[in-house]
Amino acid sequence: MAQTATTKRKRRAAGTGYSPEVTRRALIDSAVSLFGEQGYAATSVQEITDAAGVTKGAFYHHFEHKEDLLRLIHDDFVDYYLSAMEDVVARYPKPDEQLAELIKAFVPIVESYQASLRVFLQEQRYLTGARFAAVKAKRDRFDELWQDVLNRGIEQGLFRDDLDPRVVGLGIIGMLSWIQTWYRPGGRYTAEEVGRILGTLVLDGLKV
Amino acid sequence: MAQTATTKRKRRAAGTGYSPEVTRRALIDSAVSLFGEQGYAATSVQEITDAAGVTKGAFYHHFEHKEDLLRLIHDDFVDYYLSAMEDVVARYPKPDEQLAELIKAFVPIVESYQASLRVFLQEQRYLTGARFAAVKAKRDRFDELWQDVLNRGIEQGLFRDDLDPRVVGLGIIGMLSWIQTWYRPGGRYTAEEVGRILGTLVLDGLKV
Amino acid sequence: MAQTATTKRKRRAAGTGYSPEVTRRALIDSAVSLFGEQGYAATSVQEITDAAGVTKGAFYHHFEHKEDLLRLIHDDFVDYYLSAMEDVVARYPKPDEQLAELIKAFVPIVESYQASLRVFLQEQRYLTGARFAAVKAKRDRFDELWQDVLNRGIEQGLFRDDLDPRVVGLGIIGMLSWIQTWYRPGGRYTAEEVGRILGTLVLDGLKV
Amino acid sequence: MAQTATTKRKRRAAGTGYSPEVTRRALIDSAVSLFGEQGYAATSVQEITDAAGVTKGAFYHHFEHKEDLLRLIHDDFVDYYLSAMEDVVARYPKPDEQLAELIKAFVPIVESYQASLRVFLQEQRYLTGARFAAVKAKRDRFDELWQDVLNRGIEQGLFRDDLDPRVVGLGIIGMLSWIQTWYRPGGRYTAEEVGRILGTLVLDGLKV
DNA sequence: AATGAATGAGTGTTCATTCAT
DNA sequence: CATGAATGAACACTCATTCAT
Repeated sequence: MAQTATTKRKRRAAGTGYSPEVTRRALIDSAVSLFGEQGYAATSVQEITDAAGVTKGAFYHHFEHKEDLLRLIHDDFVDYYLSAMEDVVARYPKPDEQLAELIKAFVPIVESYQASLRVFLQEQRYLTGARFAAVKAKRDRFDELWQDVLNRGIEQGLFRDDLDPRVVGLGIIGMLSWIQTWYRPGGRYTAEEVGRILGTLVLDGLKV
Repeated sequence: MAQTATTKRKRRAAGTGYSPEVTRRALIDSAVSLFGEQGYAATSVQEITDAAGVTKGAFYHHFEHKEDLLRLIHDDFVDYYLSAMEDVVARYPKPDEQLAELIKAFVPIVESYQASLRVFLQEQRYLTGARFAAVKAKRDRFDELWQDVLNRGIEQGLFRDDLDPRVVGLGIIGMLSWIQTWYRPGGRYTAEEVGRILGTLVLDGLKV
Repeated sequence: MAQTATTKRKRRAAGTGYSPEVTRRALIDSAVSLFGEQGYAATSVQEITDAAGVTKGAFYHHFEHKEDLLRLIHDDFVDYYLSAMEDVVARYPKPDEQLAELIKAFVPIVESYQASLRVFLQEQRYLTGARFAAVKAKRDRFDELWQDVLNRGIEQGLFRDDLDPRVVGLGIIGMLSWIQTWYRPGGRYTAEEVGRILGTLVLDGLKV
Repeated sequence: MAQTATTKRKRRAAGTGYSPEVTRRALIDSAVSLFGEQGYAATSVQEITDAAGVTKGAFYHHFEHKEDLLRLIHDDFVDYYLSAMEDVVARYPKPDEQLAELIKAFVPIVESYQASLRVFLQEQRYLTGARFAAVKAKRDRFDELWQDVLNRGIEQGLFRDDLDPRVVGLGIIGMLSWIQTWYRPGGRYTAEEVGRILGTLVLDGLKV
């Protein structure tokens, strides 16, 4: 999970021997930001390689299909995000704290991995067949994680039980996913503020 | 706003004389469902005309550019949805009722206009230049509408004032927008149920 | 079956409106001679359209796949050749005459349809799936026709019966197919001469 | 002339130190069968190296160009076949016996070197420039050999003199070359049977 | 109003070949 | 001797759009 090269035209000075890892990373980084900006379907392999300062041949040396790149970006992000969530859950024992912290922890992710997140949220549809299946499983674990927290909160009497936790979970995920459409780093709100507001709204809404 | 032609292959039997309006509608309907399923960038004009049972020439008789169709779909939907919201606001005097009813009213829209809504939410990015500007204005009015309701609620002492209404409004919009990614008509939950759960969550979260 | 345009570069003067049939024919003719000269796999669609004085887009307006062209050429030739053979068989009542005339009739075909014949004989392998199956059936009828003549000759006591007619038939077909590798119109031998020599060889070899 | 590796995927287990000769042979063998199956133009260097269990770099260590491999296969086969023919001619003193034995000797070659023979017969066209010239000379000697036998037979009054030996020779070569298109080892006919039938046909057709 | 032929730029992908290691 | 990264040109095919009819 890295996504730094937002604009990195024309690397590779004459005679320089870069390592394959560098090429690979440059391709992935370029793809992340282009897919994020323009969408997967509207981004050509040519654009990706131009942005990475590499030829199309190099692309197909590293990846078999354009779709493989998409899958990789998805996978990387979901792995990163899942482990970040699991860390939060592990750090706090009580479901209400977990819920509040999970929400708070999300906003900085929007900030740091904006492009990856957009790809993850909006370009999933272009994964086909086996590539889709592979990613689907991980996305499902992601949904479950939220519901587990909500379920435990209900069991422990911390959250009201008249609101189906599945629907509530999907509501929270939607609220958070939407953030990347409007949040601008350095804009009117800080990440903490957004986290506090949405966290309070949900926590108080769930109070018994 | 019409979106009936979910599956309408091969109309126009030999010798039938359809009116231009019918051709136009068929093209729009086909585009709505194809853009909804596959996305704007991944849908070709050919696919649209095939689905409408019409030739490519006919398409360019009715529309100058593929993007015009997208704009039209956006515009139609946003007009429809804005007026639906305004109806709700007009019908209920109190902000808390308005908020609850706006949320409730949304889910049936997801149900009936799934494809249009997806296009509206996900394909906006492909509108460029003047076409984007034209649509942007209407989308902004849409956001304002939510915030007006929230602001009035705070002024009238119905909603707490420690949660910025702009952020809360965007949170609600996100929650609702996300519904189309998981809601299946005839599935586990009815539209009313989803409306009640999310409405309650938000209303109680906002309570003073 | 037409194959006249051996070299026809740059048709289509400015402002001229050619009919689609002309474009189609130009493409087919160009393909026949290029496939004949260089082989199917070594000929690009670009080369075909260049030779036909047409853009690549025009090619794909008329044909869905490069392979479709190959199939069409095969089909056209086999139809033409089968009917030419059947004419010969119909015109002569006796199997020995039929055999002699079938052999004689072949050499002028080599002369007139050299490229088509080469494609037919050497490029069949590039037909895949359904396209192969469609052509295979006709090629089989072609083999049968020879064997029918030989079988009838044996039954009528005109040909010896100690040489399996299937093997003999394939021997004759091989002899004839090979002609296009060495025969040059206007060269050392006339078509009649070649027909007489090979016909005599076979007829006398089959005599009881 | 060796052509054993009909199916030899993934040799070279980890840690094994093969000799360069083995690599070279593996490449040639893979090329023979792939060229035979798919044709030269439709076979990529990648496919050859994959089948040989070797990297592309290794290929270009042993051969300068893909075409060199084709030339080598041609050369190997023609050398092998010429010497086989010369052996037969040396072993039998009389032209009629020579002719019969040359035909008989051909069928087992079809059987054992099917792929090589196909490459030799069908892929010659892809040899260009100097590589073509080098091979052409040997192919011509091959044709001459047949004609020498026929000429001597006519001189000795064993074969009729009203059938041009050049044309007859090419007829025989065609008959034999065609065998590989239909002969299947273990099929309806044995190699001896085919040799006998075609030999008898020709010999009796040439009888004075 | 609508067709169907055509364009020309662009798509994702594969190719034979080179070369630093 | 062999690898694996990289190139650059070419591949079959698709695209949005134009236009004569």
